[in-house]
Amino acid sequence: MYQDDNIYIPHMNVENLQVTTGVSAGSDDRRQDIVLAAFQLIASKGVEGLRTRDVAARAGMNIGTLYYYFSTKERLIQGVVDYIVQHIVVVQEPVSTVSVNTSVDVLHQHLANLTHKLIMTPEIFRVMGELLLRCERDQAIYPILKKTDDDWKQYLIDLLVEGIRQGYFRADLNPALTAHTIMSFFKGATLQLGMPHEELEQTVAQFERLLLA
Amino acid sequence: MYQDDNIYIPHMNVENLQVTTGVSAGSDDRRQDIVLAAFQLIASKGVEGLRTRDVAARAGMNIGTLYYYFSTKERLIQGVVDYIVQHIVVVQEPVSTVSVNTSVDVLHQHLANLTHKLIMTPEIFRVMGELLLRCERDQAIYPILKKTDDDWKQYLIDLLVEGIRQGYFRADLNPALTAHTIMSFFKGATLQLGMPHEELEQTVAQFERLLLA
Amino acid sequence: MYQDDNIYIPHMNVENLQVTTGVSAGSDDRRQDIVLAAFQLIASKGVEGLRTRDVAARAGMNIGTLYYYFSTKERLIQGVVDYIVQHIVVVQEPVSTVSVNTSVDVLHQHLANLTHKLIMTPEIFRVMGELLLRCERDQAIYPILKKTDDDWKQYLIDLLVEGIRQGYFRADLNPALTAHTIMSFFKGATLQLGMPHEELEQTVAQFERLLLA
Amino acid sequence: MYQDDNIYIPHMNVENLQVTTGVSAGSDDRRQDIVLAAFQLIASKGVEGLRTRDVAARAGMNIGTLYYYFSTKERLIQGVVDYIVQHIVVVQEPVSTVSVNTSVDVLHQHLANLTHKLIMTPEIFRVMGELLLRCERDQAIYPILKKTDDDWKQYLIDLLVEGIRQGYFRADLNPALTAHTIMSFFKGATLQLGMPHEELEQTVAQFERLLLA
DNA sequence: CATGAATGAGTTTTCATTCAT
DNA sequence: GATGAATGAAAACTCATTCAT
Repeated sequence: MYQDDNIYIPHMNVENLQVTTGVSAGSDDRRQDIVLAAFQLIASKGVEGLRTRDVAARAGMNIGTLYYYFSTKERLIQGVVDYIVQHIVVVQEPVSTVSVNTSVDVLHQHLANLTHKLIMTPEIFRVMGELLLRCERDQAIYPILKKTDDDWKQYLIDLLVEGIRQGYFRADLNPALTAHTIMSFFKGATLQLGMPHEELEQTVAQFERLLLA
Repeated sequence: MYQDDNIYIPHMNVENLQVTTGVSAGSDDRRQDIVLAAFQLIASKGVEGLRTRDVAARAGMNIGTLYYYFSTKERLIQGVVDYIVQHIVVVQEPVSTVSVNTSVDVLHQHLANLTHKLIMTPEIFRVMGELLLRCERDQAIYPILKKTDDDWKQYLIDLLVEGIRQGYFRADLNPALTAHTIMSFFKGATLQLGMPHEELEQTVAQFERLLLA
Repeated sequence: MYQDDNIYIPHMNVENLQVTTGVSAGSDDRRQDIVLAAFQLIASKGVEGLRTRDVAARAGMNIGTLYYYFSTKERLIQGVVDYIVQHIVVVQEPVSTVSVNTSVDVLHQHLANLTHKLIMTPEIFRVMGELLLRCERDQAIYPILKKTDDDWKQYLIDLLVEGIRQGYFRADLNPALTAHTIMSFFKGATLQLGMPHEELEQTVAQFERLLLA
Repeated sequence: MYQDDNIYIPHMNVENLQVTTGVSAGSDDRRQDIVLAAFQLIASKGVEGLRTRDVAARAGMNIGTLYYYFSTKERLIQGVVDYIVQHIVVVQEPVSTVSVNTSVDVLHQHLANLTHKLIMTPEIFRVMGELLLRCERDQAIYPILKKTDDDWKQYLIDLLVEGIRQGYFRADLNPALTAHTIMSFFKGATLQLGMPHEELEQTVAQFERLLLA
C-alpha cells in the first residue's frame, strides 16, 4: 500500500544524483525528489522545523502524494537518513599493501575529502548532526547510523594499522582511539561557530602532522 | 510585566545551584525550576520535542505561571542557553607563570574535567549540541554561544601558548588550530554512538600525548 | 461507463453464490467479490470503518478496478444492501391450507431458521443492523430495506392469520402486532450483549409457546 | 492535563438536566454541552458522521476547547455512552412485596415508560443502537453497556419472579428468557421502519397480555 | 503571583476519487 | 478491463499563548 514498506532508495552517489537505472525509474525519482526536499528543509530549518507540507511543496507535489510514498513523517526522516548515509560515506576501496598509494596518502585523501565536503556542502554535516542527536531517541535510525559509524571507524582503523605498520604513523598510536579522535573531530567541526574555511583546512593539516612518526 | 524582559538569571554554578543573591529569591527559584525542567526535557526529547506544557508540569506549576516567568518559548530556550553556558564553562583562573601548576597540568585538568562531565552528565553536552545546531537559525542565542566559544578558545590558546613557551608542548603547534581541534573533538564526542567511557578517557589521554614535545 | 449505473446485481442466494446467468459472467463475479469483501468489512468494522481501499485489497484487486465496478462508495454500500436482502430473506413459499405442514410448523421452521442464522452467521444480522440504522439517513437504501421489511411482515401475518384460523394460535392475537413483535425481537437480538446460543434458542422457544392457544 | 482522565459526568436525570451541584459546576456544564452536542449529532448523522469540529460548533466552542475536555474522539464517544446510560436507565426502586403497586403494575409502568421514550425521544434509542453495534469493536464502551444491560436484565427478572410468585404472570414463564425477550424487543423496535406510534403501543400492550396468567 | 479554561492557527494524516497508461 | 500514481479536501489532534478570576 505504501511505497516505504520494503523498498530502499537505490544507490545514490554524490557524483551521479540523476542517474537511475531500471524500469520503475519514475517512482524512484519521485521518492528522491521528496527525500531531497526534506533534506534541504532539514538543512535550513532543522528537523524541528520540518513540515511535511513544505516538503511536498518543495518537491512540487501534492501532500497526498508525499504520503503515498512515505506513510509517516518518521519514515520520511528515515529516508533522509538513508540519503545522508549514501552521501557522506565515500565508497572506500579496501586498503591493500600493493596499492599504488601509501595508506598515509589514502588517509590524507580521506580527510581532505571530508574537509572539502564540510566546506562545500556543510548542510550534509548539519543534517547529519541533527540526525545523530535525534538517533538516540529514534529506534529506527539508530542502527543505520551506527552501522555507518562502525564502517567508517573500521575503515579508519584499517588505514591507521597499515600506516603504523609501514612506519609512516607514530608507533604509539592506538588505531581505534585515533579513529575516534578523527570521527569526533569531524562531527564536532560542524558545531564550530564562525570558523573560516582556511582555518579548518589548517587544523586538519596540523592534526595529520601530529599522527606522523 | 514579564520577568524575562530585562532581567538576567543570576550566576548559576554547578556547585551552588540553590544560591541566589539579592531580593525576590523565590522568584528566581521559580525561574530556575522552569529552566531546569526545560533543560531536562530538551536532554530527553530534543528541542524538537520540547513542549511548554511539559515544562510547566515537570516544574510543578501551571502553564500560566510559566508564561508569567517566560513570555515566550523562545525566551525559555534562551534561559536554557544561559543555564548551559554557566554549567559547561568552568570558571577558569587566568593562566599565570607563577601558578603552582604548569599549564600542561592545567590543560590536563581542563580536559579531564570535560571528559568527566561528558561521562557523568552527557545531557549537558547533548543539550549543548542541540543548541549549537539551533543557533545558526536563532539570532538570539547565537551571540551567547559565540561568546562562550570565543572565551573557551581564548582560554585554550592561553594555556597552549604558555605550554609551548615552557617547552612542554610541541613547538610546531599552532595554538589556535589546536584549540579548534580540542573544541571540535569535545563537541563531536557527544555524537559518537555507543562509545564506552574508558575508550573516551583513553582517547583524550592519547590526544594529550600527541601534543607533548 | 460504470457498471453500477443501470445494472442490478442478479439474484444471489446463499446456496449458489457463484451461479450467474447471462453474458459477462466474469464481470458479475468481480462485482460479487467486491460486495462480499465490503460485507465482511462492514461486519467487522462497521459502515463507519469501511474503506474502499480495504475493500479492494480484500477483493484482491486494485482500487481503480473497484471504482470501475462501483462508481462511488455509496453505490457499493447499496450493493451490500442488495446482497444482504437476498441472504436474510429466505424465499418463502406462499402459505396454503393444502400445505403438508400446518402454519404453526411453518412459523416454527421460520423462527428456527432465523435463530440458526443468528447463531451461525451473526455477521449478517450485524450488517443488517448497521444498514437499518443508516437507512433513515440514506434515501437510496431505505426503500430497499422497507420493501424487505414489508414483505417479511406480510409473510408473518399470513402465517399467523392462518394459524389463528386453524385454532393453533391464541384467538386474541393481532397478527400485525405479533409480526411486529417477532421482527423487533430478531432485529434486537443482535444487539444483546453476551447472550449464549442456548439461551437464545430457549427464548425463541418460549416465545412460540406464548403464541399457542 | 485532560479533563477526561478520571472524572465522571455527575448524575444526570432526564428530569433535571440543568441541575448541577458543587463548585466546579461550570466545568461540568461545559462537558455536558459537549456530550449533548455529540449525542445530537450521532442521533442525526450516526457515529459514522460524527465530526469533532461539528460537535464543537454545536456546543458553541472552539475545537481546542473540546479537546481540552475530551482528549480524543473515542473519549468523547465514551462520554456519550455515559450520558446515554444515565438517560435510558430509569432509576428503579427495588421491588418489594410491601410495595403499594403489584409487580405487574411496576412492569407495566416500566414498559410504558420505555414505549413513551421510544416514541418521544427515539434519538436516545437510535444512538443506543449505534453504540450497541459499536460496542463489540470498542473495548472501552463494552463493559459500560454490558453493565447497564445486566442491571436492566436483573431488574426485569426480579419483577417477573415476583409477578409469577404472586400468580399474576404465567407460571411457566422463565424470568430470564422473558427478560431477554423484552430487552431484544425494545432494542429492535428502533430498527423497525415506518412503525406508527399507536401500533408500537398496541404491540407492547399485546405482549404484556401474553405474559399474564 | 497563580490558576486553568479557552483560543485558533497550524500540523500530520486520511481517504474517496480520478486518470493517464 | 486493469493498474497505481496522483489529487485535494477534510479529518483528528496539537500547542503556544492569552486572560479572567
